[in-house]
Amino acid sequence: MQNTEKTMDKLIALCKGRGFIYAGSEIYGGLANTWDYGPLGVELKNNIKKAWLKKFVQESKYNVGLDSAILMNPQTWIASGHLAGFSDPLMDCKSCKTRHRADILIEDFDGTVTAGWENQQLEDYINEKKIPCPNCQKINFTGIRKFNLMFKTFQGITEGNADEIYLRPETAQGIFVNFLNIQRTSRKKIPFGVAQVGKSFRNEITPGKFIFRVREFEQMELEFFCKPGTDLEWFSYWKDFCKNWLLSLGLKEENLKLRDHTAEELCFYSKATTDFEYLYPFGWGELWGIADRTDYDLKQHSNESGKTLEYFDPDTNEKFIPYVIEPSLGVERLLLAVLTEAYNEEALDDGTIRNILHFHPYLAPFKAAVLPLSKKLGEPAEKLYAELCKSFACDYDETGNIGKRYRRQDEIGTPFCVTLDFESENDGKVTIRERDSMEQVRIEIDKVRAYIEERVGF
RNA sequence: GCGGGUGUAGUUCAAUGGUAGAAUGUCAGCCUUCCAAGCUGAACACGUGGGUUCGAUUCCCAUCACCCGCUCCA
Repeated sequence: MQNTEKTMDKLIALCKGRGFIYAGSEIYGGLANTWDYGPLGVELKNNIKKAWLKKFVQESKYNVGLDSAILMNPQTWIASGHLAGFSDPLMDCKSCKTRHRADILIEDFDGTVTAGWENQQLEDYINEKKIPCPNCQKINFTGIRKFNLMFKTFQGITEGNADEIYLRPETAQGIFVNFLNIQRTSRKKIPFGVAQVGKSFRNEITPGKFIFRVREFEQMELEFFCKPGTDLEWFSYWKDFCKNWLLSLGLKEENLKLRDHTAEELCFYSKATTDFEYLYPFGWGELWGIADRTDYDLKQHSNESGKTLEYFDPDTNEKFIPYVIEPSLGVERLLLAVLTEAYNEEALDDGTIRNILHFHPYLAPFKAAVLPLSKKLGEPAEKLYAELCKSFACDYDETGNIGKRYRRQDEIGTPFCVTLDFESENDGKVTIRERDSMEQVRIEIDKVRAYIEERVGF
């Protein structure tokens, strides 16, 4: 398929039209960059999360799960650096309409380090030194506006500073603050990891591109604790592990790119970071970030809380603060990648175009659809449908002609269509038609469930 | 947040300062027994709020949303 802006529009239209994803709060005129997952979207999303948890927890000898609170003690964010580090002082050039960070303007101008400066101080300095806009060389800035990327809210019924709390901007910190609890209760020895799926919130300055960048999003994060010195080894271990998993989901290698961060790009806590980028319809975009967070977070929380977050190695009788490898993946971004990868247009003989979603069967919203050839066959068909539903998500459709119903299921990515015909009553068999190969097999009605389960399994 | 563009059924596209049309999709019925067939019928739209006007979907203003660019992205 072609990855173009147009493809994006068509994908959004399909998502809306078939009940995957709707614009948020639509009847009130919408709310920017919020999206609601419809009947099929929620199935797809849940299947993606299920697949991740299966691979990263259930089948892993290293990892365990966690579901920590979205609301955390504000000291968490002081320790993690989110409160201090992520409120950028931004100024707009009124002449050429570009935006700049005040501290970087000064640093680039005369090398002055402005760490710890107040906004007013930054602004005064820029005015005093007549620092020009790097883009148009004019001196015509707006005042500083501060953007804190954390959502603020209040705990309790009064809105005072004392009750101010934040929605978490990443799930990772919930894992770090529980490090000792998990280590003790799971009796895991290092190396081990803690995996979590959950919502995070960031007041991004520029959200957009459908569900690619949103302010409320879901992360699938693994914090993998290892002995200092072994971190780079584990870093490449998880890099391969993650890549293989993506390929097994059906993402094509040519649409994936691994990109190592340069020294300037690295954020303050990270020693090494590799981004998995995916070729979305709008171009390459970050899908998965794998970072070597060193012992930064545990150390910070040790200092801030006064609780020692050390690991005692019973084999060597050593105490150390573990290093952390963090593969962090956005659910929505993976969902968009899966949709992009699955989306296909097929030209029919009459010149019209139809859409097919070639989902991996494990991810498909419906695993099968039961389609009686005629409404007169409704009774046995519904019986089969009720039976299959007990094992996996299933659709039932008896309206219109059979071809139309096949096409409809293709468009929502259902891998198997089960058709009852007038012979079924006599021979006890039904026809299973497979979406991608278009192959048909005729098998006994009581073997349908096992047949499909075997092919969906992952 | 700034600049530019766009807003008419679910979708694609018309027309109009005076009752908004079609195709497709959806739903119901008939027919049809394996890949969007046919017939009949039905439901569904001028993003929102003001202003000008006898009358606004159309003109003006604001707002909201979307798209592109800039800035940013733990």
